Amino acid sequence: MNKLFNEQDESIAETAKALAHPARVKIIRLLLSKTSCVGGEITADLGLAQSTVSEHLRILKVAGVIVGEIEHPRVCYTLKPSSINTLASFLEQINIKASTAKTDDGLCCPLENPFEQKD
Amino acid sequence: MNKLFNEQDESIAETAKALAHPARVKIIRLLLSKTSCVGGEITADLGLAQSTVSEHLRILKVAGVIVGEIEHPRVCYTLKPSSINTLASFLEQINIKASTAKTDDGLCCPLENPFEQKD
DNA sequence: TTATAATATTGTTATTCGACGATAAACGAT
DNA sequence: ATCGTTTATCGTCGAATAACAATATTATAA
Repeated sequence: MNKLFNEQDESIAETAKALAHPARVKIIRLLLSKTSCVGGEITADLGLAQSTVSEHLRILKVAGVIVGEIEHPRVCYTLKPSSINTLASFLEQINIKASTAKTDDGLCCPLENPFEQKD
Repeated sequence: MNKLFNEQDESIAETAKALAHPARVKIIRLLLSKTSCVGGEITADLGLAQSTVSEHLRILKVAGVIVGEIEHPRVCYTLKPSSINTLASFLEQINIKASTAKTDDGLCCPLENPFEQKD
């Protein structure tokens, strides 16, 4: 059977998934704010059980968003910014589209609808 | 009880979640590639059941990523680029960090680790 | 070698997600 | 009023996610 989605779409979705939890966003913000990298401070800052935080860290590691370096008995986590490049340029394309295309060039809907959408 | 996460982190996570499935990424790419907005072509292009696609479209709508305008009997979908602004600038911050901070300024781990990480 | 940190893993539970077929809803045209 | 076309909703199922406590792991220090 044919694969439904291409590599790039899968990759973008995977990175997005890694960011798709407020705890993980908070972890990243923490790593952004510190000049030094944090170990178990992350657990303290999050207000979640240690095992839960460890799992969030694992997810971020698997996605390549962070890297962990062992400094026994701690682990020192660092951002790996290149991991988000594909997702970032995908979002960039959306913004380019926003600035380029206005409602006059064949779009059938206004790009920024001033009215509430009925759902 | 105290809220665990702040508004912005929740918002970023929500937007990321909307993008966290290859089918939804593909839908967005489709809307990027078309000058005219598509109706049910999306369903045809995805290779998923109509009800499944409809659900993905609903998720994107709820997240504000797309807008649907009824043109009976179709619905015309359009990107709403402003919806991704918060997520985009979050990613931007990560990149800024990447270009600013090198390994010399107090980081305990190299930003781009040339070695495979043992897991 | 034994204790002692910090982090990882395991087992469990409740919830959410993703997919589908079947059916409903909407409305313009006949 | 009925039909035809397109999209939305419902019900169901299995799989994945998120949380926690309890336990295991690991390597340095004593």
